[in-house]
Amino acid sequence: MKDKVLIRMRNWIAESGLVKGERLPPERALCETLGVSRAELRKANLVLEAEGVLERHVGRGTFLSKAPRPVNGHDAIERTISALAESTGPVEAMQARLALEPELAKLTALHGTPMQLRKMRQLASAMRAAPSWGAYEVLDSEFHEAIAAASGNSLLLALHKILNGVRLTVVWRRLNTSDGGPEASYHSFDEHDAILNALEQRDGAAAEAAMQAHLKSTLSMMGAASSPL
Amino acid sequence: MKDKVLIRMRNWIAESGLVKGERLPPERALCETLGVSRAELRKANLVLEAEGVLERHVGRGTFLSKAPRPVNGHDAIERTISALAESTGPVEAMQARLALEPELAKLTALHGTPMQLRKMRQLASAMRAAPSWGAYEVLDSEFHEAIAAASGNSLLLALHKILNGVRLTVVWRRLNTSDGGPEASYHSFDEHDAILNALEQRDGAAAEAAMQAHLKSTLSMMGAASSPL
DNA sequence: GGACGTAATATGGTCAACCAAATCAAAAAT
DNA sequence: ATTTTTGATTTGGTTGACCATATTACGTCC
Repeated sequence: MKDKVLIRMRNWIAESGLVKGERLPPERALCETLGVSRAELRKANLVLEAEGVLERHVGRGTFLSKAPRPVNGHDAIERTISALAESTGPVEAMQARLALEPELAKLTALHGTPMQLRKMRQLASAMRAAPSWGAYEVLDSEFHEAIAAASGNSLLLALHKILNGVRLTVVWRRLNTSDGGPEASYHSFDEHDAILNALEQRDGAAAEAAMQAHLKSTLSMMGAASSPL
Repeated sequence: MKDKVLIRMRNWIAESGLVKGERLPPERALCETLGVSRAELRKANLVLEAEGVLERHVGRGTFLSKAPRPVNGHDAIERTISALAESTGPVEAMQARLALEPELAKLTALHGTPMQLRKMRQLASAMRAAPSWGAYEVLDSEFHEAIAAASGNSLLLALHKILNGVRLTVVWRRLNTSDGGPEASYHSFDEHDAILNALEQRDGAAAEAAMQAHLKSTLSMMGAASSPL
């Protein structure tokens, strides 16, 4: 893809240890290092030059012109969430959760610490007493994120944060947060408990199945058809 | 000098009266209007595209962007990749793939179009002939992204792009790209074929299993212990 | 040994030819 | 008469060859 080289060039710069004013390797060398054609590298560098990141001089070389902007991971993730929420509907978000969260639950059954499991229990309890749907959704979001956090994989946690953020954004759009919260018989309560029971039993398959059942139940409550198998 | 074409292109756009989403004249016509070479015009348009001002599509033309959001999202994803790659090791990236990519393969068996499957076949073939590990990794990345793209869920595709971007970044750190490429007996080749066979048979469970086997195989090649079940 | 001039080499820049994707028009099939 | 297929054309994308600028190496002179 055409943006791939640009991404890789950004990363190369970030990891190069070069300081402002220092000279990059020649294009002909760097394009081999990156495994791209020189023309593709030049395109990426053209964009970076336009952004003020690089300065390029014929016969002299390419130089880092300014300190690269520090990459703030939290900001980047927030922006990513905002952008994705613009092109994601509630059902699609739900289906994406169905792909990822059972896998997370499976890993959490293996990797979750007692402290992390206790926190999930507290969140599940708090959800039963949620005074509004708004409060419920926040707690639910935290519950699911706590599961992801206990998966033992920071990259999966980050991916889940994005997924969770998109989902929460999409949900907030149509939620009347001043409504009274869920009834005591709300289906998710028992489903959360089933997930937690499996996690506490360290039963990965049961945790995965419980999470699947929970998300499918929620998906069907949304009036969405099940996947046409 | 080199910024003159960019400035002239900006002015041309401002004075064109074109509305968001409208199509610009073809490059070959517009470069004559501006009195510059097509290559020079293309450089200017590359920068404007990176800024989100223009959208360029092969065979269709160049358009004034409807909204800057897509590039904002793209930029945010790039930054997210950069940030996450700083805190992710190769094994962790691999394990995250193991959580997500079999699920994607399962969905792709259901949703993938014949054209998308053909593209994967082409990529798998190209990988067998990769002249270097660097080229192989790029093709492999594209292969796995093609699978994610065929899953039918744009949010999962975005998550996979992040995962794939992190993975590629992490891999590049330790890859000697000038090495000769993989041998004909490299294990991933047959594993890719097994995945594709399952996808073409529309067998979701087989696709999921084949992807799991492929990723586990790669993970074990990395010298990592399997998950301690 | 140092200064100067020239040639060779290195580095980024440009371009015409060709490639890849999409659209349109004409021919063939139903 | 309508639909589908095929070929031609249009449009943006890529690449190797060559160009323009800067640096380095070498030879000559003092």
